[in-house]
Amino acid sequence: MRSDAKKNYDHILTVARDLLTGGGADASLRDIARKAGVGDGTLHRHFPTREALLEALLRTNFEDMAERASALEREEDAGRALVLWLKEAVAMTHSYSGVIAPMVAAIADEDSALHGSCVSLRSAGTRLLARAQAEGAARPDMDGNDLFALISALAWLAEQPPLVPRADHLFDIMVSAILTDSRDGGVARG
Amino acid sequence: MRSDAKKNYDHILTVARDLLTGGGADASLRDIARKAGVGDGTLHRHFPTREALLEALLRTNFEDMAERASALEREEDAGRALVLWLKEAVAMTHSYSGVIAPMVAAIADEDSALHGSCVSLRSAGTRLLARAQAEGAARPDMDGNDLFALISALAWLAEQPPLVPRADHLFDIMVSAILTDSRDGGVARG
DNA sequence: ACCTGAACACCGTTCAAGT
DNA sequence: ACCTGAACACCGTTCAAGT
Repeated sequence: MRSDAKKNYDHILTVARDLLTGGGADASLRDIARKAGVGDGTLHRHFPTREALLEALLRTNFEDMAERASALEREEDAGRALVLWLKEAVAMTHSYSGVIAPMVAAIADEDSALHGSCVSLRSAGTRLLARAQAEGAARPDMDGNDLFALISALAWLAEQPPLVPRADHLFDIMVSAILTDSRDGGVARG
Repeated sequence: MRSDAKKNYDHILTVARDLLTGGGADASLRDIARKAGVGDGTLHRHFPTREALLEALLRTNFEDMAERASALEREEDAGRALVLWLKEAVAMTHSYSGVIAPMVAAIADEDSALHGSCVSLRSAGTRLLARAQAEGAARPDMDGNDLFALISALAWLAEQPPLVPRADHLFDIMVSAILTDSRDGGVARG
C-alpha cells in the first residue's frame, strides 16, 4: 500500500473507532469520511461496506476473545471460566455501538466480512461451554449456537438505552439458567 | 374525517399490515404510500412518523394482550399463566417485523406514539409476575421492567433470521430461570 | 496507484399548489 | 378538508476526472 493510502486507511479507522465507541451507532459512512477528511470514494475503496469497516475495527477484539477463551480453559472452575468469558464477550461487543445486528447477520452469511470473526467467537464459546458441561457445571441441553444467540441477546439489551439499567441483572438471571444449580449456588441468585 | 380521507387511512393501514407481517421490516414509508396509491404527504398527515403508523397497527394487539393477562390472572397455576402470557407476548410482537427496537425506545419516551401501549404491556406482565411471585412460583428478584426487557430480548432474537432456530429453545431456558425450581420441574428443563 | 467530488437512486419530511 | 407531487437534506454507492 502506498504511504498516503496507508495513512488514510489508518486515519479512517481511528475516526470510526472514536465515533462508534462514543455511542454514535447512527454515524453514516459519509460522516466518517468527512470527519477523516477524505472523499467518499476513498472510504469505499478501503472499506467497501459498513461491515468491512466493522471487521477491521473489531478483528483484534475478536482475536483477544479467542485467546482469552484459551487462557480460561486452564481455569480450575469450568463454570466460573464460562461465566467470566461470557461477561467479557458481552462487554466487548457492547463497547462498540451498533455492531450486534451486523454480527448476527454475518454468522449466517459466509460472504460477509465479519463472518470469520463471528465463527471464531462462537467456537471459543463452544469450547468453554463443552468443558463446563463435561464437568457438570453447565446444563447439557445447550450448544455453541445457543450460547452465541444468548450473547447476542445480552449485548443487544445493553445497546438499548432504556434497558441498560436491567442489563447486568438479566445477565445474572440468564447465567443462573445456564449453570447447574449444584454449582452456581449464590453466584447468580445472590 | 371525510370519507375519502377515511378510505385512505384504512387502505394505508391494510397495506402496511400486509408488508410488515410479510417480513418486510425494511419497507420504507414511501414504499407503503406507493403501494397504497397515495402521495407521500397523505401518508405523513395520517401518520406523522413511522412509530405513529406502528401504533395504529399494534394498538389492538396490545389491548388483546392486556385482556389476555386479565383472563390468565384467573388461571389456577400462576407460574403457568405467566409463561403462557410470555409466549403469547413474544409471538405477538414477533408477528410484525421490525417493531421491537421502536417499542423499546418508546418505553422511555413519553412523547412517542407507542409509549402508552408499551406501558400497558409492561403493566399486564407485572401483574402476572407479581401473582406468580406471591405464590412462590417465580423468582422474587425481578420486576416488571426486567420482564419487559426479557420479552424484548426474546422477541428480538426471533426477529434475527440466523437465530430463529434457537428462539424457542432459548425461551424455555429463560423461562427456567424465571420459574422457581420447586414449581417448574420438567416443564422448562425437559 | 490513489484520491476527489459530482452523480445516481434512494430515504424521511415539508409545503405550495391544486380539487 | 384533503390530496398531490416536487423539493430539501440526507443516505450508500459508483465513476469519470484529476494528481
